[in-house]
Amino acid sequence: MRADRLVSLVLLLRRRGRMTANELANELEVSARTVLRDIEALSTAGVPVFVDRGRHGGFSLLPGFRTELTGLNHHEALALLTAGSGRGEKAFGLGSALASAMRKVVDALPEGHRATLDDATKRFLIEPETDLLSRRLVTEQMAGGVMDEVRHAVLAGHKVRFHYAAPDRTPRWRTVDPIGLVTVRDRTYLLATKSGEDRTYRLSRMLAAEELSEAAERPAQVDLDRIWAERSARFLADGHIPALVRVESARREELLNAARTVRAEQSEPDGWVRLEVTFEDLRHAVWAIWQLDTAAEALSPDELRVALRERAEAVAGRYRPKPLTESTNVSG
DNA sequence: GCAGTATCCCACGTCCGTCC
DNA sequence: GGACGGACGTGGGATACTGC
Repeated sequence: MRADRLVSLVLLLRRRGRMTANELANELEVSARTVLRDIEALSTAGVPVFVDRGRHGGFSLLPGFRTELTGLNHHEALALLTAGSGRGEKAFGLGSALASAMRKVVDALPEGHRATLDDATKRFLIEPETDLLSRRLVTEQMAGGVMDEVRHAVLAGHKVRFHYAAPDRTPRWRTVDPIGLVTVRDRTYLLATKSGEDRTYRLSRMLAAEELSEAAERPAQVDLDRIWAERSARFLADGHIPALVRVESARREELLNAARTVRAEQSEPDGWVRLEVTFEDLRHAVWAIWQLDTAAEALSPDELRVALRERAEAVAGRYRPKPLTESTNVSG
């Protein structure tokens, strides 16, 4: 507790310059006497705290004194800050602790980098609440250098050009205005605009990429979380068929591999798993569940259950025992 | 001289390790 | 497990210092 307060005390003095013991006591929620003891401890430890007595007096640090709390370089600090900019801020009940830690990281950075970091962290989003594609953990391979080029373009606010292989299409070059990067379950997406229209690209589908020197068109205020949520909603509403499926836990992965998206998952006491998924279309959904035989059951929609039943009846009809005839009744 | 500030001294509460 | 003592953190009051 005390060590944490000492760090906070130094940061307060750094940020505000001169402060009286009472002001520090109010900020740190301790008595002025405790603040004075802390000041003494800092002085003993070699922190250059100076006191000006009398009216308009107070404590201050030696001008130019910096806290070497982390030794982080710019990229390391950016990684920490972007990690904290996502859901981590709300997770585990550590929101205030994380915010405090992030302030310390920012404070420990060189002056020149500090000013750009706040803007930079708004260009990255990690594990947003809205999961666009799935809850599947799929580690994707990425062409060498693609991530570095795209990330740098996003940070610098430059246009980026890349060779993109969309599904079922011939790869071609595209030039876009980056907005930000989003990572979801080991997949990374580039949110961008192209000729003013919203575009989302998966980095694993980029065969090559290069940052251009031309400045990108980017709104001054960007809420990456909101943009991601909107685009996700549009994607999910784009003609896919949602389904509620029960599957044996041992066959879960097979269903996940066949589904287009997974929106919810819940374990059941009997060892089965209830999944809320989407498929490309009804035909695809029937095929995916049919592969799992009796290890899966479609609970909804009704049209999917009807389609599966009709298919089962058709197969059963095909294999219904044939009446015995002379030709089939062969005996020795 | 007065107001605002830091400094000194003392007492209290809590925590933790040791001993029986 | 309980008693004891030391270390540590904290707060209050008196006092000294400084600038207006």
